[in-house]
Amino acid sequence: MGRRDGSRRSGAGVPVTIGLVAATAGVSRATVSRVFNGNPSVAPELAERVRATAAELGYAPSPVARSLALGRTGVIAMLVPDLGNPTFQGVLNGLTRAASDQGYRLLVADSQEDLDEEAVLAVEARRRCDGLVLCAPRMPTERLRELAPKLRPLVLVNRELPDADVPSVTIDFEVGIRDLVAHLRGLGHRRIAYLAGPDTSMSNQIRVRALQVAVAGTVEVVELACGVSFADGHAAADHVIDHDVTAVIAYNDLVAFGALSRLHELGVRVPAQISIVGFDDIPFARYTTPALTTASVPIGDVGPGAWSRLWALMNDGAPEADLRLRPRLEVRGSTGPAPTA
Amino acid sequence: MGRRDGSRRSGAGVPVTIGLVAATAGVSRATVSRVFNGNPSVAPELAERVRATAAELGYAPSPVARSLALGRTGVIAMLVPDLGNPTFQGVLNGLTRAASDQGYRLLVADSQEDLDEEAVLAVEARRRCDGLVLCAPRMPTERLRELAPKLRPLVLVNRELPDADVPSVTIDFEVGIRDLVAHLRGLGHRRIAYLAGPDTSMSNQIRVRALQVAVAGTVEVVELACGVSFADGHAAADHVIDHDVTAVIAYNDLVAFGALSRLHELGVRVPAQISIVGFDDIPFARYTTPALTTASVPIGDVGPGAWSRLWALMNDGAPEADLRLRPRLEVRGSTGPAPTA
DNA sequence: TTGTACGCGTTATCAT
DNA sequence: ATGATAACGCGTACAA
Repeated sequence: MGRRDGSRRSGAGVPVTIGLVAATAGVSRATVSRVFNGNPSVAPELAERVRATAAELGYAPSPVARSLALGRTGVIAMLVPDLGNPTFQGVLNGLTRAASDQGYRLLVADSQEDLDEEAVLAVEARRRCDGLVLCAPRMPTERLRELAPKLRPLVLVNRELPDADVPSVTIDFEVGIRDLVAHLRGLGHRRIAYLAGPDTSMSNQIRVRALQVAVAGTVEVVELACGVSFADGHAAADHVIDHDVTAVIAYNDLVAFGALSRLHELGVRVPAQISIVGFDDIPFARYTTPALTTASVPIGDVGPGAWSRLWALMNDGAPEADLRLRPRLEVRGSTGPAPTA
Repeated sequence: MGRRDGSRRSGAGVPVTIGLVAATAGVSRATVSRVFNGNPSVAPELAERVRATAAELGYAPSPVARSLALGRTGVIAMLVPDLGNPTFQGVLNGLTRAASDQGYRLLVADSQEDLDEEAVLAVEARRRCDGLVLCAPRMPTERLRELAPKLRPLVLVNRELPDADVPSVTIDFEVGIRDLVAHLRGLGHRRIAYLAGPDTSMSNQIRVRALQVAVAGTVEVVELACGVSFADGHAAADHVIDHDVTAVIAYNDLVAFGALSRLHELGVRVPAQISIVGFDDIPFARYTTPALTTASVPIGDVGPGAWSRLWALMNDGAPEADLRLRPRLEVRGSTGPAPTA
């Protein structure tokens, strides 16, 4: 070893290990170990003495050493493509809390949308922990499929891997889009603009496909390149009015906001002249003027759902069924009857 | 050990350890170790053979075992009081990216505002890692001071610990408030409402104190209980108009939005009748109508600043100076001259 | 009930 | 340049 003397850093005193406690208390290391693991086969008074000297010395078991000895770390990892994306805050929050209920901690890794790095990161993160929650929307399916065995116990977020025995938690975008379209069609809209997210984005592709299925020829859809942010929606609104549509489906709430804001500036009345819907139902979607009709995504359920599946995998080993979270149509003020031309 | 046979879980094959690779390749473990650590004192052809069998067996060094042997984990931890708070997304994002540049991963823990748990969590998180970034706004100073030695290498976020040799990264709320007040005073405002955050919140207390200092008797301040969200601001706006003020300083941008929205509903013109300012400069503060004047907080700099200090501590040991991030006054459309009564 | 001794998977020292 | 071996700190069969 590099530090035969047992010192950690210059200036640090002798390391207070289980051995030191044992020696000081005049017992064996096994006894100390038993005390700290609540093993009842230790004489109460002895246990107390051990606890006392341990406290005196400020001893606490080393998680790293325990991990090695036990073969489990008490940590799970989640790999996300972009920590900057607000969506993940809700997921990580839910995951952290759910896991902490069972005494598990969370390691978070960010692939920064780098596909090559992603696979390496996933494997590395997994090896450091007892399980992995993976969100890798861009990774090719075959790549994921060959990677999966190395990552087990593994739970997927926002994508499924059929016939690979990997549980997943997904959002049912199809249902969300379908309800949105049905709502608009019911209001008489027959020509709708879709403000698209990045076309490299998987969730945009899903929305586009779902849109085609949902309209089923009964409604005309004009797809407009846009983006994911307020600014993108703001800019796209100018193009919207060129296309003679009566309603707009935005990639997400932020985009819908941007469009709403721009239309307001342009003097276009919502929903009298144009109806707008978003997707997500972020906290203040209800407070825009007019309040935003949207597909409310139960993002807070993703983390707990993922944890429950990971937990099952790490124990019984019997994988739970996939969880497909359904957005709920939230009708507010930004949608109304199509204007009669 | 509980698993003398070396198996991890039933169904898993023999574990592929450094020993297996060594045996298979017909060399010693030391050699394999050297190869994987890029030690040049290995014959090129031998190294190649080792690499080959390792690849064949699918071997990768165990991070846990390495951590134990090396005395370092390659992981740092950050403890936050509430992962649900959007502020932390920017911090965690910056921290993760900065740390990953040096090959470090991030463990995130959430104390959920639980003061007792917080201390325990901090110590536990720290022991699992090589360093800790701590954000514990509510922890009593004495408690923190006695805890600090156990947490080193330690960096504090959003609070300082004088004379304790613990570097910190903070936001200079005083400067932000001061600039905001100066701006409003310059526009002729003499009676201002402050929409307060939770009074248990440290950052609210700082704002209140800073406000008192900034106005220095030249401006009258009416403090109104409010909160942190859009909804809180929305509700508080009704009280604002009862107090005959010409300007409003909101606890943060979200609150400012809420107030803005409500005032719009009430037919109060901003900034003609009332000016409003926020704090933070969240992404679409520039897109509200009117765009929000605010104190722009460089939240993205917190993570990197914390990492740089932690990194210094983990190496040279020479602590870097505290980083005090100054918000920048961002004048937009929500503020204007005070109406002449 | 307590102690002895080995193993977890790796790195590093020392000898060859 | 390579190998044998002692650590790292802990948990637990097994013996006592």
